[in-house]
Amino acid sequence: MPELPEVETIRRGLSSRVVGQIISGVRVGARRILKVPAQRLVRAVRGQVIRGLDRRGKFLIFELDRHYCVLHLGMTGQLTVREPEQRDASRFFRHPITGLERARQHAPDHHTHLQLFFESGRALLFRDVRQFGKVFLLDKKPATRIRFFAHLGLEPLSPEYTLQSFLQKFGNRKLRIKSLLLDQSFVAGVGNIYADEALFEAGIHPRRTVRSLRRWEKEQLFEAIPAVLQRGITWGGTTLRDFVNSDGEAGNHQEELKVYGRTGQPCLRCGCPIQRVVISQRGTHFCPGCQSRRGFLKHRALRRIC
DNA sequence: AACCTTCCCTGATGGC
DNA sequence: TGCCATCAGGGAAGGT
Repeated sequence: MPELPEVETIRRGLSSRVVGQIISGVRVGARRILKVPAQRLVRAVRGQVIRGLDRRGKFLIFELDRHYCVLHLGMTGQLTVREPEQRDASRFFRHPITGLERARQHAPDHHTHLQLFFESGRALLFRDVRQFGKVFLLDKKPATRIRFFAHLGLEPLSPEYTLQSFLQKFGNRKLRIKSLLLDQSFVAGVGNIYADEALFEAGIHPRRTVRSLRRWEKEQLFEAIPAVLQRGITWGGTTLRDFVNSDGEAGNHQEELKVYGRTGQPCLRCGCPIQRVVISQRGTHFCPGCQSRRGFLKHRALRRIC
């Protein structure tokens, strides 16, 4: 489930290897992921040069000469470079214990839904098992780009992410804070894993309503979100099953997770067993000792209450 | 309007 | 061995 840190890891890995490349051909697989007619995509993209690679939230933006090609990796999207002189791994390797999937370089298979071929011989492969990914083609006009991303909220790790703009996004709502974090019009790029991690970092129970949060708790969350995202980038992204970077390698941040996927294991801060509940149809992990339901833990003396 | 639920999709997994 | 139900979840769409 690529979230901001995973998409950013891919962007950084891809950037030097695709920017400047001339697109000589395109091949599409499943049409479901294409949000533009296949013929139009193929015709529009062929012959253009990749001028830049950008990111907004979980979207990757390939800047071409006359278009933006925008990709969303959905749940299982993988974007890897294939070098002509390198040998393909014969198949994906799944570790028997960790379940991690990896391959140094893989040949396209029936889950590879988009291939961009470059004049250099290099290729860019978009593989997406569950087909929740999306491919958009935008005309290269500032207004078009702005309209396309208009529904997205604050970009964390950017200068526009300020406490003032953050606080304005709350309002007097009954919505649960976990649900708000998953809403891309709040802070763009936060998904299920980093939402849980940020709430743990901020000491806020995921079932708390937005309106119940105190000012100081919102400030804690404001700090926690970029902190957990930056940590994810630093460790090369979180690989639970499907995430691989542009080289086909798994990330390392899964080892650093404090609550996500640690149901029943002791909290690393207080020792309480981590609990799992469902909020907004998403598995939600938290520490009942460290994450207050009522905002009582301001002066966290690390009370052992569990 | 605000919030919640359902649905899309595939592969891994567990029960029988 | 095979069959079936269940689960994972980003985000759009439908429902209350």
